[in-house]
Amino acid sequence: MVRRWGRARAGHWNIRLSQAEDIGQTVFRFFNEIGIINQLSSRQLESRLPKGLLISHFGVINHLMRLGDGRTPLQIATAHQVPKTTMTHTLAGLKTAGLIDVVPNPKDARSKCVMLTEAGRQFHREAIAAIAPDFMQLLSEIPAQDLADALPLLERVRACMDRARD
Amino acid sequence: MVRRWGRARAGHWNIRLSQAEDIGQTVFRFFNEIGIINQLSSRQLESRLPKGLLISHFGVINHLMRLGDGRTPLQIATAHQVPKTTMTHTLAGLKTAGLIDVVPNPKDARSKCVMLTEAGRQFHREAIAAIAPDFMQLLSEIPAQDLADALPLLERVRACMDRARD
DNA sequence: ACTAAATAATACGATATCGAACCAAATGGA
DNA sequence: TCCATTTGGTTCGATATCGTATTATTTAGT
Repeated sequence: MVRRWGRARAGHWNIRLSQAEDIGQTVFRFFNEIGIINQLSSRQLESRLPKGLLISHFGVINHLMRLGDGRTPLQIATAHQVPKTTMTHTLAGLKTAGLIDVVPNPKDARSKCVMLTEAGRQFHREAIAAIAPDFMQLLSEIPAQDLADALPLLERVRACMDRARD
Repeated sequence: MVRRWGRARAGHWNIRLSQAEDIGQTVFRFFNEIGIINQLSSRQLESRLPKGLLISHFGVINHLMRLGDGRTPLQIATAHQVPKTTMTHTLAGLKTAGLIDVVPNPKDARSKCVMLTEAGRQFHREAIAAIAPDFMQLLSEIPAQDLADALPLLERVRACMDRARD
């Protein structure tokens, strides 16, 4: 597909250009794989959730469980890189499902604090348990160490893009 | 958060349990990073596309450019891991945008073939050019080799989940 | 203190995504 | 051949996501 080292009129420019093409291919494939893995894992996880609850809902609950509740809607939206209007909608769904409570923010009357209910924590425990077999299946083919080895790079990429977000 | 090597009544079970917790954390963080990177890159790319065109549209055009056009809607939907109804909708958008033609499949009267128009190829070239600066920005902080090194693992994970999709 | 700009959240309308039901063509036994 | 099943695609209704505009509160400049 990409002619790597063009021989006719081969000069240093040919070499540089084909290297650039290779590099472009690499970056492209990297994000392509990321996208497909994300799609696959999202659908897989979603299939384990109770009817009516989506990845977006699980993502918020998981966020609050990991980092502690009491966060504001905007903080959660920023962490998930979604518009705040989307988060308003997602939180409304979680509220009617009884998984969170939304209370006034004592520090700022414009703002809110999102609190987990006991049902929310229960939901998280059950969701984790529901996907554990899938994790085990994956780990039986790919050692956890390999995933752990990849984490630093992923975090670097994430941090870099986060910074570039202006 | 996770007490790693509990000292009171520390036996092999303590060790095994905490290892299991660590492993769970690792898998979890892995997919979490994947999700966030995907979200960031999707939004970044989308912001470079002409108004009205989304990642889903670019994904289809890119797929046809990379693997050749003439694919059926179902093939494309499967490759992208989206329901076929979603693909019907996406293709309709691309058709009204003039980026593809959808013609009858000579091999199967139920099916269609999706063909790129010249405008579609043009769109792809321009989109690639539009995101190139972002790639360069990333590469200035993270060497392409590091991304290339991560690709084999990502492909293994993808292949593994693809297989588990039943 | 007063006003302008910035910020947190929501309302609203447009579009995307998805699952269920549907139709038409192909397949594969009897 | 005939009919049940499977398969490719669309239609339709429900919900998710997103951008724009709006309201309420805070912050900053004077």
